[in-house]
Amino acid sequence: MATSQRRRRVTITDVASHAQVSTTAVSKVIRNAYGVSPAMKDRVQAAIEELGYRPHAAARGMRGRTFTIGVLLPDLRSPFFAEILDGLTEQLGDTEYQAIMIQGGTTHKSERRAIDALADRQVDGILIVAPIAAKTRLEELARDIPTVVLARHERSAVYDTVFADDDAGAQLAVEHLIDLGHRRIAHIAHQDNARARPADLLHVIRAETYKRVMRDHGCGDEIAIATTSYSAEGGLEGARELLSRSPRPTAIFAGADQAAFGALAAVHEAGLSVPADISVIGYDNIRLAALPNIALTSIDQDGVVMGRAAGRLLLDRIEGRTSAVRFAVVPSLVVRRTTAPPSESGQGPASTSAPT
Amino acid sequence: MATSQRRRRVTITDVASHAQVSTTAVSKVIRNAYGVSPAMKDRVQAAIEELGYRPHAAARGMRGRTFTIGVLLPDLRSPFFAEILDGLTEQLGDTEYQAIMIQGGTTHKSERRAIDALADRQVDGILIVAPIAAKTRLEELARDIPTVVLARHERSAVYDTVFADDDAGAQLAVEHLIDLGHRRIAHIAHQDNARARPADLLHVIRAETYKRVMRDHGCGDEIAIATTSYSAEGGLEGARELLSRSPRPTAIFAGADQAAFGALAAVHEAGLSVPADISVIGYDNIRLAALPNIALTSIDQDGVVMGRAAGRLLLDRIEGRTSAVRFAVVPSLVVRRTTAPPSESGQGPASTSAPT
DNA sequence: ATGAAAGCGCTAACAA
DNA sequence: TTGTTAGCGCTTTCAT
Repeated sequence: MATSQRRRRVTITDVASHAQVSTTAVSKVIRNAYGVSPAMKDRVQAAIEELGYRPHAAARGMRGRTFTIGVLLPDLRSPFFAEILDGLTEQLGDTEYQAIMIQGGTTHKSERRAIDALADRQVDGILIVAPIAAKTRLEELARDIPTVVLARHERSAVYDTVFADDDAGAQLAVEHLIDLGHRRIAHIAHQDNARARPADLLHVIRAETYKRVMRDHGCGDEIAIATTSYSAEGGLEGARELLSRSPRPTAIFAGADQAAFGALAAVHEAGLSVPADISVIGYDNIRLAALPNIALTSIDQDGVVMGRAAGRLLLDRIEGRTSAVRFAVVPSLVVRRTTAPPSESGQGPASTSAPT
Repeated sequence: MATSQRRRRVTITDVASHAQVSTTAVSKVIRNAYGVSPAMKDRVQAAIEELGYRPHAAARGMRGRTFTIGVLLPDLRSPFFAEILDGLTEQLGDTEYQAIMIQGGTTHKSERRAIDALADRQVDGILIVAPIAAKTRLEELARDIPTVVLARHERSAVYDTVFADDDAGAQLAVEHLIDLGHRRIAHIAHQDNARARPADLLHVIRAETYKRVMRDHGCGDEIAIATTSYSAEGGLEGARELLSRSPRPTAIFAGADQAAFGALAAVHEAGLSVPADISVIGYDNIRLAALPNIALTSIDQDGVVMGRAAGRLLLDRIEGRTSAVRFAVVPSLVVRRTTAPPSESGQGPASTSAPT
């Protein structure tokens, strides 16, 4: 029975009449455009203050900008995305721009719906993270709206890409294991239903690099891949499968830390121990990996830097840049306690160095 | 040097002229409003299809709805939020509404900025998750925009609340430990800078309930709280502190699973083992808790159901409901392997039942 | 430096 | 049933 008469928002007209000036004047002040006397500026600002006026984004959008950056995330479950967003937010910091996020999901339909939703809302720029859409679709989008694609490697003439060098990262991971003396190194890969070119997708690159490095070191025959997903469940399932093979691997390179956690669980479940029986290395270096009881060896890639770069590029594009740029971040290896030389029983070369 | 002439979006006028009808007709069709002949409807739909027309949300917003639900999340790091969003998305499913998210952060300033950003963008409804703002501010907001507050317990006349019964959940947790024979049960609590009434905040309720249940069972003297944060780092730090006390607790009730992971790490670090030396129970039952090597005992609360309910309530409010409703979900205990009777050395009553 | 007026794409009275 | 018209709140020429 509440009679909550919804209040009308304060508009530019209210401010104008309150300050006894034209709406044009107010508009100029809020955009701090050229051609307003200090006196007028003061009056208007006082009125804005007094009335608590805030420009209506939709109305602004009809003529020009909405001051909104749309961020398309596949999901909210990867801690890595949180870092990207932190970087972006930092970069947008004191500009008028605001980031809004939307969940793209894992199907073409849902991702498309999300992209459309962003376009319908006239965002000034789009940061699209690890999309599964085909490049042609993204280019179509990018022709209409300034776009930055994060976590894919392709080269496009109409949008920018920000990514970590997954080839280098995966190489770091596999060679770390090889240096420790492992040869039977297995990999947990991610399955998706992307329409993008495989070589542009980070998980494909990680898997391909794994194979290449294995071959480069003469371990081509030991290649073993379980393709599940970059999630705890995926890692669990994938590692179970890998551990059931005979001979079983002495090390597992999981394409993502989440999957590595699942792998750790599978090893435990099999009654084996890490790193004595099996070494495990992840990718992403998420916070939980650093906990002393987990101490997961991982590949670090600076998500904050990537988010910041994406924000900068988006802003530049909005300001008018049309040439495309590619921004790559270099990953690094963080050695913790889930990797060690293989045990004597393994078929790798016997190693005498003890785990620290 | 690319001359990417940004294409003009297809508008309702384009569709109208293409279909040789008025814009009103088109408008009616897209809203499937009353008063269009099947013939006209077909023609218009064909034109829409052909031109790939999509209504411009900002323009719609100027007259009425934007078909946008704004979701304010404190951050993206809690897996629990992902569930809420899943529920919401499911509920919004085949409506025209789209959820957009915005990060509120942990300061009043950032949260306020985020709320304003949503209001500026004329969202039709707001789902605000675990805000720190004072009730009066939220009510002010709710008077302008249909609002549902999730994860706070207050009773408001102008907005709806969706929450889990944290009192019941915390009681479940503490009594589980007491039933196992523990008496020196410590708690890891969360510190924030909220302006809300303490009794409305879930972490305060969990802490208060912990104290109450301890007293109810004659363990009032054993109350020990470390107030850090509901994060892995917070749990680590909090548990370190608790474990350094003498006599040390035989069990730790962490207010959130993330903190419980940190606690697990601290126990490990101290050279103790779970659950032999220390039992640990979390809260939220996030996915990682179920991994066999973690097997964290926790309190489950159905985030998906909460998100779904929030969506339903928001839709109802948008349709005109003005009376307020409170929706509470009942949590349940999920016993795994991080809790067991205290060891003999403890000061609790000796227990003969062995951990399973 | 200031303001009048047109118009962005849409919806909602109202007329026909 | 259909179309005409008047805005929604803002920005942007273009006069003054």
